[in-house]
Amino acid sequence: MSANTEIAKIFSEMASFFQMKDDRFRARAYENGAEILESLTLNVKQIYTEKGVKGLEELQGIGRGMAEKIEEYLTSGKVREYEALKQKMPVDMLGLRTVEGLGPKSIKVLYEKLGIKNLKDLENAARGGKIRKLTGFGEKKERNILEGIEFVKKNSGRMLLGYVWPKVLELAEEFKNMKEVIAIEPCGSLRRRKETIGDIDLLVASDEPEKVIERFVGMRDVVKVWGKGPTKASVRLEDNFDTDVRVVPKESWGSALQYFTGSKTHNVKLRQIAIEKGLKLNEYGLFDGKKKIAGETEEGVYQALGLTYIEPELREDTGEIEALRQGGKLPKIIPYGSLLGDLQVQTNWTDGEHSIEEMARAATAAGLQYIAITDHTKSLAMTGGSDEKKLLRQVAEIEKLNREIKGIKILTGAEVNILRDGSLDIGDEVLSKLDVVGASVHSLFKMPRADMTQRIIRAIQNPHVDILFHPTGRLIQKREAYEVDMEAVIKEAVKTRTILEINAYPARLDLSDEHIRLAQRYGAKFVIDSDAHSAEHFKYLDFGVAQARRGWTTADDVLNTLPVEEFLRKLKSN
DNA sequence: GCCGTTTTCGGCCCGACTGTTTTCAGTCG
Repeated sequence: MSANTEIAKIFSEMASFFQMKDDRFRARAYENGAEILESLTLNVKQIYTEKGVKGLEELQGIGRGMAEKIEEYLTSGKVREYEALKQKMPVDMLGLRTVEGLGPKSIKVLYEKLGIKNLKDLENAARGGKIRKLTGFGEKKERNILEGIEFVKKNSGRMLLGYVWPKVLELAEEFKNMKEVIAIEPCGSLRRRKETIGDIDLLVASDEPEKVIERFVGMRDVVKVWGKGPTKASVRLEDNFDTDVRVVPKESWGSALQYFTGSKTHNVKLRQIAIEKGLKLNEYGLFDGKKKIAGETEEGVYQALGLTYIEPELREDTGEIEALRQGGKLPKIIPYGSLLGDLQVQTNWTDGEHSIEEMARAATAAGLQYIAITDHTKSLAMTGGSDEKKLLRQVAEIEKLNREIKGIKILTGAEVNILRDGSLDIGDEVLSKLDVVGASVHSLFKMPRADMTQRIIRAIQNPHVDILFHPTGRLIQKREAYEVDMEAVIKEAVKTRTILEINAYPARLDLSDEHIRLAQRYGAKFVIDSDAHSAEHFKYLDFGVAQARRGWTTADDVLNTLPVEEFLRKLKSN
């Protein structure tokens, strides 16, 4: 676990302790701090080493207090205040809190009255009928706790955006088929296209909310109703998808969409602006006293607050509101569907599922005008990586296919391996014959940071390397990024005119949104690739576009929005 | 604990739903 995650957990637990004491604002500050660390790609350890406590304090939402606790953790491995709290109440706070409906106040009572410390204790007490006897609890609550525990056992946390999305489209379709439904839109982190999703939030406009709710909870794959009211319901679907639906009247569509899209801190700022103007903002509209002055459209809400419309992907409270308030403008971020090419495609020459021709035809069907075939190279033996000879054979094959297949241009290429010292596993004379060369790290992930940084820098200094593929090597929820000084890599990429890849594969999304934004500031150029290993995978491209949008990137910075001839002219090897 | 185009002190977003209560606290988003 990274230091970021470990400290985030400590802060989150501390927040629960503060909530127990009704210290609401301190609790909120710590919860906020935990979220900031959790979603930060930059490493706190790195920030601290380079800039000390001051650097930590520069993070919006982290002040002196939490910065010093981070320092304490990094230098001693402990946070004394946390240890003291924990000693007073040695409970598995985060474990218990994963049970739906159990918050700090309940956990406190359960510990003090029944000595419950963890999920096991909780389950035993509930099964033994002990919880129902506590004041403030009852039979129903006890049953809900048991069901909550079952859910936790089966389900662990967040899901990858790319894997949830098809389910969301399917659900939205079911709602669209209801005659009472005027509009439906996925909200929350889905609409902001975060790389992982906790649950599915759907917003519906309708004049008959109760009917919509009834039909929703009666849907075929609903396995459990967590809660249900006249305008809102919360259920669990098959395959462990927790889904919330909220129904609002059409007049409130815009403000509701705004409200349920979040992020939480973005919304808090908007409400503060409303208050400054003597107004009140909630999901029903923007109000001046009793009079509603905006709410039908999201644009209207932002405008009435003196802002311009902010794309959902930018609503993370990372400066988007301040930029507008200071009279600036937000970039015109790259639209979905604007890619004309895909520069990382694997085939059955190595570990892909389909032939070059099948991939080319699938790409055409996906609306692309060109693809580069970038099979693995020889040092990745398990994939049957190509050596120089095999690559040249593939080049010949592609030339033949280009004569046969119309409507798409197949570029020759390779995904070459960056070896320990930064050299490549294919010689320059063969690389010079390829249209597109991507280089990537597939081995020795645990190298020390300085060595890894030098390794990658040396690789992109090679004049034949056009693109750095999946630059940090992370696999979301599976493998941390390797230790590397991305800022140094980005600077070298700009200097050598090496393109940085935004890999759209759902478990990669590499570069991350934060790194994209960082690279953007240095003037880096990007391509968005699917990393397709099957004809099905071209559909992932839009998740890469989403990531680029979250990184504040315009279409101009993404080179595969260009037609193939222009794209090729931008490559440093041409 | 955090933050600052009226503030270094004094604020800190707002509403729905549940289960336990007889008017509300806790939880969630």
